[in-house]
Amino acid sequence: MSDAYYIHLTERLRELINDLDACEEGRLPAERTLAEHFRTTRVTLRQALAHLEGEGRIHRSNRRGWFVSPPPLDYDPTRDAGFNDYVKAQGRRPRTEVLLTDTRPHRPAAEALGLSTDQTFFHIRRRRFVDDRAVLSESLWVVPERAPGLLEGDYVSHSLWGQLRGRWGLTLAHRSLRLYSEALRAQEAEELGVAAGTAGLSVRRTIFDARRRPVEYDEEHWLHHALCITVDLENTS
Amino acid sequence: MSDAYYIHLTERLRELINDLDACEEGRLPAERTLAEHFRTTRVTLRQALAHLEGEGRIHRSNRRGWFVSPPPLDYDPTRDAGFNDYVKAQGRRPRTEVLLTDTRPHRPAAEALGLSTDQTFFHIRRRRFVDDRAVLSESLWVVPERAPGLLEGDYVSHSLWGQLRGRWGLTLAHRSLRLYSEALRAQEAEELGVAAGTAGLSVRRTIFDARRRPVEYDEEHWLHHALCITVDLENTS
DNA sequence: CCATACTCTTGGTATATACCAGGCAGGTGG
DNA sequence: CCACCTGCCTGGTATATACCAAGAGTATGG
Repeated sequence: MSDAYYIHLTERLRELINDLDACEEGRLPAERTLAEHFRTTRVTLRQALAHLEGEGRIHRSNRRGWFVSPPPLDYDPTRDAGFNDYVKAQGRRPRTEVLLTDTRPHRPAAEALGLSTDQTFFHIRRRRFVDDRAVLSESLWVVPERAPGLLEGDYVSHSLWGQLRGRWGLTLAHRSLRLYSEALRAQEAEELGVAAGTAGLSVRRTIFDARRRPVEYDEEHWLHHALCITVDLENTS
Repeated sequence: MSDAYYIHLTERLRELINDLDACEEGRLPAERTLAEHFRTTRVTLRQALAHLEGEGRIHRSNRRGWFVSPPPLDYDPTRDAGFNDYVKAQGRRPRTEVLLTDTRPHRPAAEALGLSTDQTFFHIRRRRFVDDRAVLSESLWVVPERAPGLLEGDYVSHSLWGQLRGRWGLTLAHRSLRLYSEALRAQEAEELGVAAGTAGLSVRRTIFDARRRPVEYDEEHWLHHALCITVDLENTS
């Protein structure tokens, strides 16, 4: 079976990671130190580290080191609970940074919502953290007619969907989701503090209200092991 | 920006892949050939190949070579259209292999469905192909009381869910889904003809009927870039 | 004619080594 | 006291090379 040395190495590292996790030490020793300790080269060691990264056990922070990964976040993209709420509900610490807001046309949003390509949107781009680790970069485009004055409101500390319901009485009735494993592109990767090409999960959502009027389109880019998607459905024949 | 040579190399390879795809040539030249052609080493070349693999552009077949990847399959885990139907609907060629059937208890299934751990299930393990490439390894456990005689039926060429509806009049009313990026373990990896640790997507489903009686639990392991998950929801408040 | 054995090709694993570039802390000068 | 600079530490990229193991086709012998 496990003829390859790096498989054995991976198991040894797994033990090390468990130990570190047990004593709440989040960081692994330097690659050179580990390679010397296991009497191998950095190349082979990095192969094992990459393997564990693929399993979601550890992650890297650009030129800072390797860190033990926390358990994934449970996330239901069909519920409109605010990010802050469900992160806190899982005993984790949420944070949100708004990177950009503007008002302009956006072709993919228009196409997804079935609007003309010169339709303008309220656009919000933000970055979200769990326990101070950036795990999500998202952009959302809201149809201004559905939520006039949105960008003047406090759209960060309160749930956006909660506001759409509360302030504008919208029912988010029809939703379309698309999930896809991707490699993070330069911009998202930079925002999440990882190398371009790191594995990610892309979530795109298109939302209409009860009268089938277009409400919102958004694109999320998650660090792929940061979340576990759960969906509960009733009566969808 | 792209100081690293392997980034440049990745772009060159991307062009090559497009060319190959255009002339319907699915296979890339050997690593040694490519390395020589781009005047670099296999190590660096493999780094670029791994990058493209992460993007889902190419995939490898154990010691046979690198191949251009087909576009992902659209898949809606909330619909009970049969695998064969929606693969064909997308102009692809489906195939299913039953690897194993038996009848015995299974703890995870029992727990997910809220049954006692000594509950027995009809268990089917199978492997599914798209255009002769194995993309999915799945195991499903059906509560025998819901579908007596299931294993005697032709559960391969017809949709399983179609049978549950047609032969036993079941409505698959309540479903719970769980999606998670994973590294394929030895067994699934072998069944899919890839190396252990290859990126995969795990889908677990728990299904109850209209009377909230447990019907089925299943675990799917997909090659992660083989599919794009789409979900359409109505009126889920 | 078929099965077996050989051999070539392919990717997979591994060592040894070098230099680059960004994070970060500690020192230094204004 | 603060801003900048310097240098060390880290992971990131790259070369050169070797041998292993499984796939695949070919030659060979019954």
